[in-house]
Amino acid sequence: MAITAVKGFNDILPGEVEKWQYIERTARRIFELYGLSEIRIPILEKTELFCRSIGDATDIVEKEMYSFEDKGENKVTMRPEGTASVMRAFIEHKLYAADPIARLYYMGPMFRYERPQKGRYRQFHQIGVELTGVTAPTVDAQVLTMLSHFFAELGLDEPSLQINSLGCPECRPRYREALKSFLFSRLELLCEDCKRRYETNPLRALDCKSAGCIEATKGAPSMLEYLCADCDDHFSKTKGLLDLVGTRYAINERMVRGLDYYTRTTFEMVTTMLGAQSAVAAGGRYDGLIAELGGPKLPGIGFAMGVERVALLLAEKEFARRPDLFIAFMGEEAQGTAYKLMTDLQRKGASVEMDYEVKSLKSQMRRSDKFNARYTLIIGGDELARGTAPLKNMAAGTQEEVALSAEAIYEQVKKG
RNA sequence: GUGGAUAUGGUGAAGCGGUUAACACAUACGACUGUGACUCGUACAUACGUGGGUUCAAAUCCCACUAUCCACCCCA
Repeated sequence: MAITAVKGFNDILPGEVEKWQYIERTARRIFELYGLSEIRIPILEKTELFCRSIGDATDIVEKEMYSFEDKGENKVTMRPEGTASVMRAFIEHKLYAADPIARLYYMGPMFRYERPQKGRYRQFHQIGVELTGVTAPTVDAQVLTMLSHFFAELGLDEPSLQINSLGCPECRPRYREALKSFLFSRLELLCEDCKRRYETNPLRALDCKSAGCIEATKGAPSMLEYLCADCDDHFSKTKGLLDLVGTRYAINERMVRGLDYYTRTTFEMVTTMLGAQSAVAAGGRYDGLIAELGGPKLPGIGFAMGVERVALLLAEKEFARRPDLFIAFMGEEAQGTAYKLMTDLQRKGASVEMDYEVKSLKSQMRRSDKFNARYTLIIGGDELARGTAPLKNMAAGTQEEVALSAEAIYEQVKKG
C-alpha cells in the first residue's frame, strides 16, 4: 500500500492551485489599497501563547491543538490561528514604539485536530488581518468595508456580512447575569451541552442549533440592550460609518464568537452554500488581548477567512492558464531552431511550449490544442530554407507567414 | 469524541454467486499520406479498499479492520 497523506491534510494540485493564487493575489491587492503590510509568522509557537490568548476553556485549546514537546523539552504547538502569533510578534519587536497603529495581514496554514468534513480540515489555510492602536469606530468600519470589498472583488454576492457587539468587561458581565437568570427557569429545555455551558459560557446557548435551545432562548435578552454608554455609542457610530459608505450588513444579536479575547464589534461573513460550515470569514475587536499578552494597553481588531471555504464558493470559475505559443517542428535541425526560438521568446516574456522529443506533426498539433495555445508555429525543412514559417491562430484556424526571428514572432503573438 | 453513508482502472461508473470485469470520458499511438478541435482504428483493471471466512465457484454472501465523505460538536 502506497503512503498516503495524513488525515485532514490535503494536497492542492495544479488546476486547483490557480484558484488559490487568485484568491491570495486579490487579497494582497485589496488589503494594500487600505494600507496594510504583510507579516510572516512562524507555524510553531510556545503552547502558552495560545492558552493565554484563545482561552483555556475553549475547545481549540482543550482538545484541538497539535501540541508536543520538542527535543529541547519545550512545549510547542502548531498554530491553530494567527492572531495570537501576530500580536506576539507585535509585542516582541515593539512595533508599537514606532507607531501604535500597525496594519498587518498574513496568510498560511493553521492546524486543528478535528474530524474533517466539508470545508473543515486539520490543516487549513487562513488569510487574516490585524489592526492595532485605534479605539475609534472608524477602524471597525474600515475593516468591515475592506472585507466586503474583497468579496465583491472576487465576484461573490454570497457571503453576507453579519455584525454584533459583545460589549466590554464593564457591560458584558451584566448581560451575562441577565441571560443566566433568564435561562435559569428554562434550564430543562436546554441540550446537554448548553446545560454544561450554562456556568462556563452561557452566551453559547444563543447560537445553539438544537431545537430545544432555540425554543428556550426565544425572547432572551439581547446583548445590545445591555451595552454601556461607550459601547453603545461605539456600535452605533460603526453602523453609521458603514451606512455612509454603503457597506451592507445585518445585525445578528445572537452571534457569539468562539475565542475568549473578543470585545465590542464582532462579525462574520456567512454563506448558506457550505453545509454546516457557514462562516467564511470572521473576526472582531480584541481590546484586551495585547495587554493580556504582556504588551502595552492597546486595542486591536482583526479577522481571518478560511481559504478552503472561499475556494469552495469560487467553484465554477475558470482559472486555467494558456500558453501564448506552441512550436511544432519536423526533423532534428528544425528542433534546434525551435528550441532556440522558444528560449528567446521565454526570455522576452512569452509563455511557449514545444515537445521534448521528436513527434509527428499530428501529435504536436494535438498537444498544442490540448494546451489551448493561442498560436502554433510550424517549422520544417522548407521553413528553415526560406526563413519564414506559418503561424497559426488556433481559435480562428487562420495562418500567416512570419519571419523566423524571436522579435517578429513575439510581435505577432503578443499583439493578438 | 459520537453518529450515518460509501469503498470496482486516471475519472464517472455497470455488475446483485459462475468463469475474457460492460460502457463512457481521459490518456498514448496510429489512419485521413506537413496542421489541432470531428470521424475511425489500436492499447489501457491477472483486478474489484485490506485481511479473514462461507462455497465446487465471490467484485458479488458473512465478519473484522482501514480509508474517505457527510452530519453532530466546534469553527475559518
